[in-house]
Amino acid sequence: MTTLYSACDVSEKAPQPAAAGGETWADFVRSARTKSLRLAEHTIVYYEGDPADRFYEIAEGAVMLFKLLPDGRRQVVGLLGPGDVFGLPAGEDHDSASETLVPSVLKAIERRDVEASVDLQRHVNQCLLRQIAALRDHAVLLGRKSAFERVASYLMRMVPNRGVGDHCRGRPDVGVDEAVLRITMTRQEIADYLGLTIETVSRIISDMKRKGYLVADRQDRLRITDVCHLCRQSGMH
Amino acid sequence: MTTLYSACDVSEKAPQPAAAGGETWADFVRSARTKSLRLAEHTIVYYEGDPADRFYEIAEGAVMLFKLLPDGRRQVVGLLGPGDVFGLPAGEDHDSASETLVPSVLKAIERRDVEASVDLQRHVNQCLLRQIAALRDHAVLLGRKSAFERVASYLMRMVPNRGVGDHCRGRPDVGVDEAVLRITMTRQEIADYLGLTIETVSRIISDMKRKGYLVADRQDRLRITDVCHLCRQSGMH
DNA sequence: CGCCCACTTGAGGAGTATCAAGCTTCGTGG
DNA sequence: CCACGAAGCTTGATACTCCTCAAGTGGGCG
Repeated sequence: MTTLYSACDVSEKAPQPAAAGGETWADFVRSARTKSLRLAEHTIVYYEGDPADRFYEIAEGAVMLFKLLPDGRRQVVGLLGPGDVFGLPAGEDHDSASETLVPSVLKAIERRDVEASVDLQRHVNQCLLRQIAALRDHAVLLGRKSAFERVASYLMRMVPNRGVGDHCRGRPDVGVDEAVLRITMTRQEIADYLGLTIETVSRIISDMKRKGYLVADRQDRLRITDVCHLCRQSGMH
Repeated sequence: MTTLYSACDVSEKAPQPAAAGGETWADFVRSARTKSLRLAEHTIVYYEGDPADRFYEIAEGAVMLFKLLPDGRRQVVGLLGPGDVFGLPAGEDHDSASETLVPSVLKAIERRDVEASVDLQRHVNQCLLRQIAALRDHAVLLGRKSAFERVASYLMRMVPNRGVGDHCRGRPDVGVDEAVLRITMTRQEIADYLGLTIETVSRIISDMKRKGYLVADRQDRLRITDVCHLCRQSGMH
């Protein structure tokens, strides 16, 4: 486990007045009121229970949110990418821990800077709604899908340029429907995301290879030979 | 299945001007810009995929949110009570269905009425953050807890006057720690909430009775003989 | 080159699901 | 008032998925 803000690089700028009416989110995030953090991969941003004085937007990279049970069982409760916002608990303290999956750039944001503006609030609101939708989908996965369906769903989620649920639609008669994806998460992280064990994830991926659904071009590169076919086995269609 | 707005009773009031600055949520919800809906139990408020022109606050009662897989598997993704807000999807259409668990009174709210005011937005924001916290807890339950722990967690959640995670704390040396709770959900609903089958839920409740953790005073009334003890078996402590 | 870590594979078993009866409870109507 | 039926709940027997424990295997890096 890496510690808080190791390998971090805070860019300091001159302070500026508070939000003007109608300021866009993009302007706000680029303004001096947000600090940039450059973090190495597998860096903990905060732990569950830490006081939440500020929150974050991902500028580049990817972040994972997770919770631990007292006996050490872990559940990953969110996978976030550029544009996503995290670190806003309902109460005073963080309700989950967060860790970078790859080298990432985060924007640290003061809560009160956002609370003053309708436009900024609305943007945060929209981010929260997307996360709620993702969490509900994930509840279906964890509560009702088989191990095979979970892994298939996970792989679908990793396919670039496809929103969740967008697979197999909007791509009129492409003969060969291949996709190459880079797996940045370890087997343990995937397992903790899918509510499975590392062995089960490994076995199912091997099984998919044996069946010809997947080809491992390199260590961390998987090629899905028929995206549509795999998607149909994810339990969603 | 009851249909949309069966047994509903819309109270009409005179229209009123849009939100003034600094209007509180309580004022807003009581104002003429929200319509009251009185719904019987087990009434569907909306289905997944329905257009989301307005959202709701629960004034009285309880509502369950759920999603269905194409083959009929169901997962309950939210249990809501008075003060909770629902029916706000990230996109245009509802990402889950909603159904009353008991006779309920809902306030129907136009999205644009809230979007104009910082104070109202902030209130909705806070509601969303609470739901995100609940969804994350639920992901841990679904992904990492045993069937016994899930049922124990569920029963803890139903104990009146105790926030989630509040059990066993803040009640200094109460000798007998009993709690009586009314179970308004059917076994099927509980099972779909916990990601189990109806038989497993039934077996575990029977098991808890056999062990003396529970006593069924009446059909829909369960008495937990030792809340602390059961809580310790929910996987959270 | 060899160690270490992450991943893979195998054997066996625990925990839930499934299928199939029974059992309560409650509402209905004779 | 009680017989009847239906729906929801409980229980049992069995199957199967996934976990646990244990032993390999392979790639990256000093």
